[in-house]
Order: sequence, then structure tokens, then C-alpha cells
Amino acid sequence: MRKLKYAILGLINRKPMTGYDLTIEFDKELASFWYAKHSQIYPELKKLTDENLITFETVIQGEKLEKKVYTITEKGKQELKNWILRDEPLEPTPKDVFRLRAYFIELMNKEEIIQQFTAQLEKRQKKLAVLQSAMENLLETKDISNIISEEFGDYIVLKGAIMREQAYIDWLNECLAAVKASSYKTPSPGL
Amino acid sequence: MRKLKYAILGLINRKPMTGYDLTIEFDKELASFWYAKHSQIYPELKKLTDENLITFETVIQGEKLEKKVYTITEKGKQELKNWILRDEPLEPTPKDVFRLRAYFIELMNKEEIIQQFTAQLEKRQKKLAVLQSAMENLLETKDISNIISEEFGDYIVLKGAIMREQAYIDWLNECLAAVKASSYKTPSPGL
DNA sequence: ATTATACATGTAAATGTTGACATGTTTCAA
DNA sequence: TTGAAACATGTCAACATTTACATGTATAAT
Repeated sequence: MRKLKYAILGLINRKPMTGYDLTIEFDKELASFWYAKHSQIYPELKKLTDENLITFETVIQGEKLEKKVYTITEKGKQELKNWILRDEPLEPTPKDVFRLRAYFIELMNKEEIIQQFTAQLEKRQKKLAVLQSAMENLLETKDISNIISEEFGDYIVLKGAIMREQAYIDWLNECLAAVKASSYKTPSPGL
Repeated sequence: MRKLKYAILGLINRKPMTGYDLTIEFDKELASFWYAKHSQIYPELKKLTDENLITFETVIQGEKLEKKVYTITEKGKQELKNWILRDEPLEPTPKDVFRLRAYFIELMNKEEIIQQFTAQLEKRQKKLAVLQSAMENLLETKDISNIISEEFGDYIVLKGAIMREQAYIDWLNECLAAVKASSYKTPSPGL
């Protein structure tokens, strides 16, 4: 599968980067659809170098701090272009711990259900707000008129992330409304 | 983390099951938010048994086929109830290979983009249709009026899956509309 | 009768991922 | 000037997950 391979190849293809830059990029720009820890990135960079898909140049930062700036090779570009056009079957739906808890709703009483769903809703709303302000910023600073551009790629995945979060929030609100409307009364313990 | 532990505990809490039953359950009922292969399930059942969270009874099916029917213990129920009320921070957004490809849109030309997004749209629409017919069936066969019930749990996660797929489809349609409306012309090769 | 499919349970090697350990430099603010 | 935060690169053990290997029974249709 080697998905991390293509995530890294795609990023380095955009512009030469260090392992540290990749780590930041995964945390910031790709966070809404991919992530990787530095402990996974550095070994993968070594592997890609061994496979001649990337090369690096050691650059001295300041007095003595060495960093490795990686650049994609022709071979790397070919593999990347080959991957991007592959038509693969739909992945299994990703795991979601909150939905797993929601499925086992029979283990909670009405108050606990409302508490759980409300807490989740608040977290999701905060996340949505962050995405929306990122979108405002993107629209102010980037030109997305050319669909064959990194900027348009940035735009559509952010748009997708906002729509996904909104749908999650809509679902949580629907669940909360149904639960609150329910006449089921939690038996008072000890009465 | 041991998330599979709680998925299994929750299912066995609903009713006693074999490892095979769990495998089917993950593939069918839980597919929209969890999954596990039998090669992961059997060792986990062994572990949960060692931890006294479940016990099993060997049942003979037909002449000699042995199956192990697992039942949750009191200790298992306690751990499950404890887990369901835990308030944990939002998980990182799940990885999504299609969004990763979409992000690197600059690697495709207009025709390729339309082809990729259309193919994805068709797959998602088929998936949505499956979910919608599952919902029709659920509403016909199950009573979801009691919110503290397995049936209501089944209902809300299915509702959530439908809303999530619809949002994905809406996003794909928006992307396709933007791409098709774009005046950017792919340079004809060789002219 | 035979055969395909579903039922049933496991293990082992490889791969993917996380969390902790380990080390050192540079920059900026107090 | 000193201390915190950011910059920078790595390894290792443990855990999670997949793929392949491995075996056998029961049932239903042909």
C-alpha cells in the first residue's frame, strides 16, 4: 500500500523539504485527511532515498546545525503521477470511536447521553470554527482561479473538511433533538 | 487504548457470541464506523478471557464442530460502562486517500480530474443507496421509540452514516461543478 | 454423491503506527 | 544572559493491523 510514501512524495514534489518541514506540514495543512509522526517520517525518507525516489542535500543552518533538504527525482515524479491516476475501490469507512460509543447507547441513561453528545458537539463546533477561519484566510491570501494548482488543491480539501464537520454537527444536533424529545424517563435510583 | 477490546465487549454485552459471529457483525452492522479481521478478533478474545472480562462455553454444532460462545462477565460490564462515559479529546481526523489525491490536484489535467472525481462520486452514490435501503429496512422492522435501546443505537449510527455519505457526495459535486465551470484548457499535446 | 458456500478457529510474518527515549542547535523574549 | 520554544534528526519497543497460511465441519443445492 505504502500510502505515506505517496503523501511524502506529493509534498516534496510541491517543493523541496526537510523531515521537520514534512512533520509540520502533516500537522498543519494535511491534518484534515492525513497525519504522521516524525518517528515514521524519518525512516520513510531513508527508504525513499534508497529507492532513488528522492535525494537530499545537507544544508548548514547557522553555525553547525545540519538539515537534509529532500528533492523529488524523475523516478519519484513518475511513481507519483502513476499513483494519482490509479482507480482503486472505496476504502473501508474509517473507524470512529464516538460513533462506536453512540452505537452502544443502551449503556447510558438519558442524562448521560445528552452529556456525551453535547460534549462532542462543542468539540466539533470549535473544530469547525478553526476550519472556517482557515478558509477565510485562504480566500484572502490565495488565488484559486486555476484548478490545476496547489492552491486549488488546498481549497477543495479545506472545503471538504468544512462540509464533513458540518455534517457531523448536523447529525449530533439531530440525535440530541431526538433524545431530548423522547418521553423516556430515567428511573430515579433508590425510589 | 485497546479500542477493539471495547467494540468486542459492547457486542458480547448485547448478546453472547462466537468469534465468527463477531466477524460477521463487524462486516455487516458496524461497517460504517468499525471493522476488524478474524485474525485480530480471535487473539483479542483470548486476551479478554485471560483478563476475566468474558467467559466462554464450548458448544457442539451438529456432530463435532466446536464453537466457543462468549459471554460478558460482571467485571467486563463494569469496564464497558466505565469506558462509555469517558470524556476523551477529539481523535485526529481519519486518513482519507481520496482527499490526499485531491490535495495533489496539480498533478492531473482537467479531464483526469473530472474522471477521478466522477469515479469517486459513482462509488459513493452506490454506497449511499445501500445505506438508505438499510435504513428503510430498519424503520420497517425495528421499534426505535425507546432511546435507551440497541435499536435506537442501530438507528442513530445508520442515520449518521447516511448524512456523512451525503456530505461527501455534496462535496464531490461541488468540486466537479467548479472544475467543469473552469475555463482552464488542458494544452493539447503535440499541437 | 458431489460440490460450493457458509460456518468455525486459529497462527505467523510483515507492515503500519505510536510513544518514549535520546541528543543537540538556534532564535527570541524576558 | 538565561531560559523557553522552536528547529532538527534519529532509534527502539510496543502495539495495531493486514495478509497469508492452515485446517476442518455443516449445510444446501445440483
